[in-house]
Amino acid sequence: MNKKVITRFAPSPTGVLHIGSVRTALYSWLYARQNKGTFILRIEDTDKERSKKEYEENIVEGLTWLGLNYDEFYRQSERGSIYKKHLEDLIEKRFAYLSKEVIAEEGQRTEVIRFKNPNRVITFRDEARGDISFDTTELGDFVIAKDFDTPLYHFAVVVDDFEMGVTHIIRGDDGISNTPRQILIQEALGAPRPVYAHLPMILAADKSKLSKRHGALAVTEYRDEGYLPEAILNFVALMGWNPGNDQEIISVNEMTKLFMLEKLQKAGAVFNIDKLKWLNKHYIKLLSIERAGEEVFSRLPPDLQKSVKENQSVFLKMIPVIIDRISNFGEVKTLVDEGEIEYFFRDPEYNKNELYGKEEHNPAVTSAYIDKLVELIGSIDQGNFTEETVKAKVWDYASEVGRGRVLWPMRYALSGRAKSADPFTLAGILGKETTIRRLQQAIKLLTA
RNA sequence: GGCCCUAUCGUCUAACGGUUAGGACAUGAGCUUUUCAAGCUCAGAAUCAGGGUUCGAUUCCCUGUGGGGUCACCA
Repeated sequence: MNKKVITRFAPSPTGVLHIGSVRTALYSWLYARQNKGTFILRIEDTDKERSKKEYEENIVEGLTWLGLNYDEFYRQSERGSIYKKHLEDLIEKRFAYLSKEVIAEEGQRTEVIRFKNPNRVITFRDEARGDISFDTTELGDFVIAKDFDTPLYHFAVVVDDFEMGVTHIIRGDDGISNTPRQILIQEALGAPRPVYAHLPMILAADKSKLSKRHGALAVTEYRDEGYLPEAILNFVALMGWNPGNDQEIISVNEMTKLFMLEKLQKAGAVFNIDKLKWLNKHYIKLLSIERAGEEVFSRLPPDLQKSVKENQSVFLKMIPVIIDRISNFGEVKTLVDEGEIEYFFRDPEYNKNELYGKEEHNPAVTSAYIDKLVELIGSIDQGNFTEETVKAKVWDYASEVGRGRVLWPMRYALSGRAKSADPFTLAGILGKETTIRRLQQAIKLLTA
């Protein structure tokens, strides 16, 4: 009973690796890793027309990026002789036969290989749902191969799971109704019955099956949009499974320890992008400044990349401000478009009316405030110029005169924007020289 | 349509007959050192319907309804 656990993820390369497949792969992977077993990636490309090399590459790329490493790799298209052998064997033993066909549609073959259906009721246990029974009579003598070199899905799957020693089949619940016929083939082959666990579907917002039209992106697209693998994995893990408590943030290591087939959800789950974003933000905050900086940098237009290279220290200091404003790195582009990054590197153009703040509207008064700020801030040592020291210098004065009257002009003078980070943070990022220069520019505008 | 699976806040879910039905995302309100963001606090929000079984049903059974899947010489 201590048989080594072997699981597999068996996608057909007729589409990209999307969120739903990722979850199936993750659960199979977790179960194998948890039991020190083997995880197999098997490309089911028996349909030569629809299978595409680029999809296979996308699947491998996605799994690799997520860190779902596999121990063995197979392509069904390379296993023809194995299927052929079993096909011949089945016919020999009268479990299958060559069938002369009546041509009903064009393109049909005159002869195919059919499975001799014993017409039994098949009952199997699903680890997530309990016992499920089917009467296979309605299946008839189904086709298992077009010819000896062209096996069909159901047959190839069963042969492969048998040959590869797969012990646990974890797959989408669209596989439930396929299971009885596969069990029939299995029994004819003399193969042991693996443990089955069927996962509920992942649905689009309107509860329809997640499809390309309904926002089912490839994981590689999520990667390109600036999502982190740990966020994707955390997110999909919790759609259809939970660790048995209120934990929302869960690492792959923890999942590996806690994963249980018995705790699988039975009903479909709607894909909730907001929660993914929330998780991704959480994981972004955990990144080092350097690492986050690389992600941000790669999404900057060339002119800003140039500015960053010329002023690396401003860039690193501004990263936390950026992180507060995004939930994935792709949103850096929006920040750029809205001008929320440029002002860190280039002195802004001011709108004189915006400079006053809400309560004041007198150029002489506001410029006097800023004069005072220049004096206070100017007295800070260059080497001691930080967000905290600027705040310490300015705070009492601002409180005395009215924070809105002083802090708004200060912030606007530094950013040139109605919305931005707070003035102390800005000063700390920009440094003494730039801070003073911008304040003086604002005074110049007011007194002109 | 036949067969199979399924049903707790808007969404993801917890509660293996006894809870004020819990948490998270989202939403709303408030707080915080001006604005924006972030953060913190609080609030509203659910057991599909009808029958049983039981002292007691979200939980077990039946029926209905909704949703999904599957019925290929696709996978």
